Amino acid sequence: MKKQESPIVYIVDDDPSVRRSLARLIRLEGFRVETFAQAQDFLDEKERTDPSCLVLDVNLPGRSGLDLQRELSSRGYSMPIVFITGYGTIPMSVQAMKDGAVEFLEKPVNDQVFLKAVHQAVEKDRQMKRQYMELKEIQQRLASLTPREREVLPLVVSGMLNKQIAFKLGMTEKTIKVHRARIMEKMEADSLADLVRLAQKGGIDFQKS
Amino acid sequence: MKKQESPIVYIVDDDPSVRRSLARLIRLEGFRVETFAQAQDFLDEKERTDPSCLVLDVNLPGRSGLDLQRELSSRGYSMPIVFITGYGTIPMSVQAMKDGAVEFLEKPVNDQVFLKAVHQAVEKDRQMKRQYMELKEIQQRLASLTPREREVLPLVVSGMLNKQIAFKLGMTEKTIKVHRARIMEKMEADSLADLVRLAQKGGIDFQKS
DNA sequence: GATGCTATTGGACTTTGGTCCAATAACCAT
DNA sequence: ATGGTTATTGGACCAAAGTCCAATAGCATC
Repeated sequence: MKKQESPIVYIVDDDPSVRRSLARLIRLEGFRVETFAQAQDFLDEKERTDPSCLVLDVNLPGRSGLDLQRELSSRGYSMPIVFITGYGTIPMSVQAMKDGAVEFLEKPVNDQVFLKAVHQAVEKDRQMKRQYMELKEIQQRLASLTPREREVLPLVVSGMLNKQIAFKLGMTEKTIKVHRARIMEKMEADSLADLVRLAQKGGIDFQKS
Repeated sequence: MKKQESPIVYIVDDDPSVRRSLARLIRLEGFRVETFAQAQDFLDEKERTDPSCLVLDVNLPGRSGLDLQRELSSRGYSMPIVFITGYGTIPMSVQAMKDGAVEFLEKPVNDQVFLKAVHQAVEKDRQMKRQYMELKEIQQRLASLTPREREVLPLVVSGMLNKQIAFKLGMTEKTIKVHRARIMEKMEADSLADLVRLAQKGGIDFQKS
């Protein structure tokens, strides 16, 4: 395990004075800060494993804040966003919130309201990263299954008996037992109940015949 | 089963001409409509089992639209809401969206955009009602369990063996078997996998010792 | 006090699932 | 061709779970 670092807040705003004042405010909260003048600069960075969030100006030169939001989510790379804007409209704010923004604030922002939103966004990111890690772990285990095992798994978690599964697949009950044991081992499930939950989180279908 | 009726759209707006024109628009879409001049009138109605949604003016005399939204959700009675407003602000729209509004539109509303939002809201209500019905059904089954059975259930779905459960509760394995059989019967689960899913949907805890 | 529900346990027996050891065959890659 | 993975099956055996039938005891309600 990596040592627990303080969360990092990314600020994208074309106004240097805004960047400076927000950065100062955030640093006082004990967070790390990185600032960018344009959306593209932010996108060029890689590797963001620490808990983090994005403070984003809606009106940016070139790629707008809303564009960046969509770009990020289309990359399956969603980071909680706190929008700030000088000249926002209701449709803008509605669109931002629909796309999952944590908050949408008008300049000048109230410090307390802003910091509360940042804290909330960071917390949300923590949750999402935790979820994501768990999902990745489960999918990794699923990937270690052989084709046959992947075929048997959904039938097992659907509640079918070994005998029934064997019949459905035209095999012996004995064979199913072996597959089943391997599945339990590879998925690191220590009970059927466990396996059902793991399969569910991993997105395994299990409609009964 | 009740005959499938067309969805019903509730409109709350203090402007009679707005009520009339929106109502006409919605009726042409094949929905039923009920209009109200104030939030309180809407709240006084009961029994809303059909798929439905709420079209709500933010600026109402007396209880505002946002108040009504909060009031509804605090009653655990959430109906998808499409907000419309003549004099809205960004904070208003953000608050509404945070509280789960489907859409927040400024007057005069574009007919197509409005109708799309209404359709979406009705669809969301359908989903939620379906979910809710399923949950109610499961909770009803859970309610039919005796205290002992309710105690045994979480242990069963945690993956513990009858033997282990018996030891933990200071009973015989035999007794657990009986409870377990009754649980399966009352929950209408036809396999352990099924029971695990039912318990999960019903919100049963199952941390392992 | 009789009835009904809940909780508990026993015995006998069957079915199902899991374990250990072992074997065969197909296929792929070095 | 030899070794590794995958898929398949067998036998023996044990452990766990489910299924009958049956019994006792507490507790509340009528």
